[in-house]
Amino acid sequence: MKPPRYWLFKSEPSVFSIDRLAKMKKAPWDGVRNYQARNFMRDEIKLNDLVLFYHSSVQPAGIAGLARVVKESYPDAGAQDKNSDFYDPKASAKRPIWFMVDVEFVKKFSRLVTLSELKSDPAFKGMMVIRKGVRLSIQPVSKEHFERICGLGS
DNA sequence: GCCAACGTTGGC
DNA sequence: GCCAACGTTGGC
Repeated sequence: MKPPRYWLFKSEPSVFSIDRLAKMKKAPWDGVRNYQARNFMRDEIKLNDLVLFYHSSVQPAGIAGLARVVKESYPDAGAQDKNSDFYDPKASAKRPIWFMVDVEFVKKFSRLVTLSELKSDPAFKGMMVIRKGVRLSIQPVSKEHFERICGLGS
């Protein structure tokens, strides 16, 4: 088996939070409607990959905990459901367009590792999430950055 | 709530 | 296939 890879998934906690995932234990990561993020989900994200759960659009923003991929990509049903917030009229069973993976709760950090912390620590230089203008909701993370964040969060 | 920076759409 | 207009993201 290939070693697990590392990712950062963004979510607005008012929509979906680490606490919600902790209660649910496992959940589909649905609603991704950006092609670059979709490609990561569909092609790159593999079983047992580890995910930094990032809370965006809150004060302070930051990484709240960890999740693990427990199911590789499959079509995002919401895209084909007129009643879904994520409905896309161009998607169909034949051509689903959008994909999602399932993640399970691993842990909530004992404290939020904030965005400003990441920005002020030279060890995180070059990390996508702190780069200006990068708003991709699914990002690859290096092993080094992943491990350092885990250290800061526990 | 503002707005910069980005992604997508659609007319041509 | 260009690019202006529009919509969205997300930190502040």
